[in-house]
Amino acid sequence: MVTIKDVAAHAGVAFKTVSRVVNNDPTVKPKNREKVLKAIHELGYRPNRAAQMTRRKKSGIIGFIADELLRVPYTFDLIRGAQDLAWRHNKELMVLNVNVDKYSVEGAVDHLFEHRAEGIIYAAMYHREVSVPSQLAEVPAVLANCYDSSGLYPSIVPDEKEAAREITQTLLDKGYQRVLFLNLNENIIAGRLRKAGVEQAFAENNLSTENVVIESVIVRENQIERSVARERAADLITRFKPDAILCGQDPIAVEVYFVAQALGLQVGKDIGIASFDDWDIIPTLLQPGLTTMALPHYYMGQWAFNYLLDGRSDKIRETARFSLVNRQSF
Amino acid sequence: MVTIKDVAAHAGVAFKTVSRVVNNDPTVKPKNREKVLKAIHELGYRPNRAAQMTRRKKSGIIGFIADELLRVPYTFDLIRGAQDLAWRHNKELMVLNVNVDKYSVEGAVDHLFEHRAEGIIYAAMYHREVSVPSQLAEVPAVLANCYDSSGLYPSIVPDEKEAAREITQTLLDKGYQRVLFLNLNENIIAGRLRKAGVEQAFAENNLSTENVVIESVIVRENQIERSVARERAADLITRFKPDAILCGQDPIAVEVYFVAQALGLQVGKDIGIASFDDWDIIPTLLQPGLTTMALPHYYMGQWAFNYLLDGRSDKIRETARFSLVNRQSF
DNA sequence: CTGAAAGCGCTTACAG
DNA sequence: CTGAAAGCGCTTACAG
Repeated sequence: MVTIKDVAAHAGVAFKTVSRVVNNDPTVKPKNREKVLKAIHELGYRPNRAAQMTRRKKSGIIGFIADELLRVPYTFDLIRGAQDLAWRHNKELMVLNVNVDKYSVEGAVDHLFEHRAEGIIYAAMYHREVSVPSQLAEVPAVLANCYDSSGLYPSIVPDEKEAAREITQTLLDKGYQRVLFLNLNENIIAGRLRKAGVEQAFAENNLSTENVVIESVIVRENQIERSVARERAADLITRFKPDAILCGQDPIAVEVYFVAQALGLQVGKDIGIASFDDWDIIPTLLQPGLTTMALPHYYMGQWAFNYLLDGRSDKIRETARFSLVNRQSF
Repeated sequence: MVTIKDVAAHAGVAFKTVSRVVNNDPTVKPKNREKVLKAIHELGYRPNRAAQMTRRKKSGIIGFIADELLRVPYTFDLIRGAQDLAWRHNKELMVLNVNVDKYSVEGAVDHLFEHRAEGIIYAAMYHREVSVPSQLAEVPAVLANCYDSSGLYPSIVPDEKEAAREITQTLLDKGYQRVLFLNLNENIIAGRLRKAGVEQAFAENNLSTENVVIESVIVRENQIERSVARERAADLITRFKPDAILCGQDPIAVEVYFVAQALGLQVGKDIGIASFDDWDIIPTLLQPGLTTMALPHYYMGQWAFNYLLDGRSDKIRETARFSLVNRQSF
């Protein structure tokens, strides 16, 4: 490989001058800069990052531990948010996909330490409480889409309650009056908070709770999650006669569309449907397109990266707003 | 940070002995090894990878250029396949997500060169021909899910034709006789090859081509792809009266399920449905579950990594077999 | 504005 | 089996 010394010999200057040019030191005489640039081009020289890192004692690496992140498609936006900023700031985002069976979180942290990562983002697949290895505290660290109970780490999570309040308020503003909320399991954080948000909206509008039915349709049997949305939706639509259905996630909405069609109900006309996530292509695959609250994954990835970039150390617990993606389902 | 010298002082040996222990050199006396290991543990020493790379003149880095890879969820398996092997072989997989608008492929290659990547995997989002920057040839490189026309690079792509032949043969074996194939656009490779595979199966079974209708339902208007599956499916089912429908991708199958329900046809009973991709949760979201040909992305990622690991240099063009995922849709 | 020396944290090559 | 020296490709700190 071509080194700084090869370039120097080719250009007829000291190798330190080459280093100056590579690092944009303005004190180099234009004439010499020209010569060096020409030599760099002719020899195809590229600075050796490992050597730079060694001497500078700075890695420029931010670690990203993805805790089973990639089973759900849109969660990848967490990485994208961080990676786009990393590129912009000339940092390296080292992504480690952690999977309980294959390599532990401790292993990933160790790995990042060997690379002298300047900060670590730990991200979870779904909004939940996590316990992270204590060694993580040796380096600036931030949690995305999760938080730890100890309060030792700053974190950012989606504002579930506000999202549920907002989408419900939007339904009410459009004149819908009887809402069926087919919720996620209430054992998970999103399920609990979204329920609270829906209830808040009804309370704020002085509407009786007789006008809303909230039911979990994701059940857990033998460690496996299963949706009972179809059975429950058909039954509840007939009995409760909602004019709008809010779904805990877009895949539930797919099931509800089938049920609606089977019952002869036209979505967006006979019944309004709304949802959460903006899950991959699902919302546009449905007809009419599904209006849904998009998870702020890209923003959370950016926020986490910026937290580290800014050298912050406050243990803030931040929330990120969903955004309403309007289509035609209500 | 703790260095090799700190450990040596703490353990009372020469720093070279610490280096030997870290690198599992068997010639170290057990007594000394013990002492060093103890010191490493007590001081929390971790070898500095950048320094190792500098001195060894080996980076241990394999680059992975993901060409807009992540817009389709299952394509992530390409990365997973490579990354799992990288971890196992103690290599670093440096993933660069290339997006035409943001940073060019050339930029990504340059970046990888600065890190002295020992090999590069270039992967495309969908099976297609690509033209890669010529500088890529400076380092061992392999193409995954794509190939270049020049023949300069080894490549692996899904065996589209064989997959189409296999799923069609499976339909015929189960007694289905009239097949409607709602294909992808024939401008893309998968569309062309799958059509050929379906036709091959019919020919091999000495069946008249009157028993199969093949039609593209993904149309391109003003640079935007749009599915016309619903309109076409309803029409073709009525006119052609197929007993099975093969869909060019799982999202098309979702549309077909809606059409079937609207026509009062029960999937798996009145009409068989089959598909390609195994796209995220879509096949299990449908009722009954969708039998589909899963793309071999994980395998292709592994194959590409192994190609580089083995130090091969033959310009092979490899194909990878889909796998049939049996559910209950036919 | 430029260069020769020293040093980053390691491994290589060699001597004992 | 162990260690002192040299060197990887750079940047830092300093002298001119």
